[in-house]
Amino acid sequence: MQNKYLLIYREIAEEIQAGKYAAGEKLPSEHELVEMFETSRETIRKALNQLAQNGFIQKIQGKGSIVLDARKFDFPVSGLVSFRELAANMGERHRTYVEKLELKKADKYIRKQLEVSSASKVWEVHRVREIDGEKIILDKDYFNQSYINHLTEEICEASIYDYIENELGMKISFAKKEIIVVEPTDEDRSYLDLNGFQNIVVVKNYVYFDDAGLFQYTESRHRPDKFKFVDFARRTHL
Amino acid sequence: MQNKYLLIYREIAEEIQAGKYAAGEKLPSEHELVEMFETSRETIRKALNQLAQNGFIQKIQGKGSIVLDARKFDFPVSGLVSFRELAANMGERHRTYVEKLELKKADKYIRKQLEVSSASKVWEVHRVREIDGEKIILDKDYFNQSYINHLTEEICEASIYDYIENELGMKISFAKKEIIVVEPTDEDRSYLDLNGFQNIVVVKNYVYFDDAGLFQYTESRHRPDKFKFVDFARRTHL
DNA sequence: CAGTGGTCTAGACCACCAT
DNA sequence: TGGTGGTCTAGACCACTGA
Repeated sequence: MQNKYLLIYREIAEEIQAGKYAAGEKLPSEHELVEMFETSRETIRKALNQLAQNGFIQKIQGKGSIVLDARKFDFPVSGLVSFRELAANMGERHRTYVEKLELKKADKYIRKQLEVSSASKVWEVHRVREIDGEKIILDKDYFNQSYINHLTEEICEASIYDYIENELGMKISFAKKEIIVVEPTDEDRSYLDLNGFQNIVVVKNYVYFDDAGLFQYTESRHRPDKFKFVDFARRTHL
Repeated sequence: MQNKYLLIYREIAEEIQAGKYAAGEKLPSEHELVEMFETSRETIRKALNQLAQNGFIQKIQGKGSIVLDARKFDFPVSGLVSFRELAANMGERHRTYVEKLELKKADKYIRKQLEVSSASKVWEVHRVREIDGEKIILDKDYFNQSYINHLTEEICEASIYDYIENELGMKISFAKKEIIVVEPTDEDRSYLDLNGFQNIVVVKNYVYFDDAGLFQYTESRHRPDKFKFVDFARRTHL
């Protein structure tokens, strides 16, 4: 019903999270896992590499696979999940206000960001995120219409990513992120409860599909005191 | 002299950067590459997966491997490279001042960050980074002495990472990064040219070795107008 | 349909670590 | 030295794409 190596990955990942292996302990050797799962060694290695990639274990040649402290790295895998989804996980004290939802011709700046011609249309969505009664994030999303044909206020209030991946069945492949700090614009001041803060943290996000097409450009504008970005990077020795 | 798949990776990566394959074009198929490099398909696939991981190509089942626009992603691979090294690449207009270099017992906060006992000693290094005549970054590094025994002002002025990886021969394996925005401390004000800025961007960095040991904790404190963070994340569909 | 990439196998040899 | 993970091979079958 599924890929064997992903099943093995998930099984071991769950066991680690359930505490079956303590941090610092070693997993069974690859040879032992081959026998336990009745599969080939390359398949076991694929599963273990995924576990290492996602911070569950550290493989050391000649020693074994050491289990890491998963709690230390308990954040969305790979840093690709947006702050919108992070905020949504902060309990029930959050709300989303859709301030704008238009299908229109893109201006020059957005055309450049999305790499589209002046003839094509884009969806422009502005959403304000409120947490604990304070409006602290302004999300400005721009979607290439050739990918997203239909969009409603209901979809925007929930998760647009859910809609794209589950309803439309398209897979997000990779994203480029850029974080800078700027002075608030009049737009920021009017939408957000800035409480006198002099700076805004801007997260620019370029999201690509599996077919290598750029379909979304997002600017997430955060009040600085509520901003936090966490990243977990594995070094590949080339 | 080296791993075959890394040699193939480097060769293709160089060809892409040299413009032999234009963005949007397809690489030769895996079968063709097997013949070109006289190797097995799994080895070719390892090389191609590295290329995809680092943003050079996008593999699409049934179609082929599409070459991406490398210029769009021309930043340090994996986001693990520190801002110190970034600054060092910004031309010749930068200087580093070592303001502090001590081997001492860690205080409570640092003991917690580095996960060391109260008996062990840590290196504390403060460095101010000047670019275009302005002091804009304060780097506070803490090294676990059990990993780094010796440290001099000369090493700190150059790159500590170079020293660790090339002189000591230890390999950095993975890092956890955290970015937040805070108000400047008196220390920030005294070291940096803040020009009235009300906020400081703090990048906390936890760096681990191949043996899964945490050896360094760093706080990089940036003046907000000169701060920029770029990240490239690939989604793994699990 | 032929061609592409994705998964899986069984086995080999090597590099590294502990004893 | 025996056990570990790292690389490499040759071949098989599957899933997806496009003509």
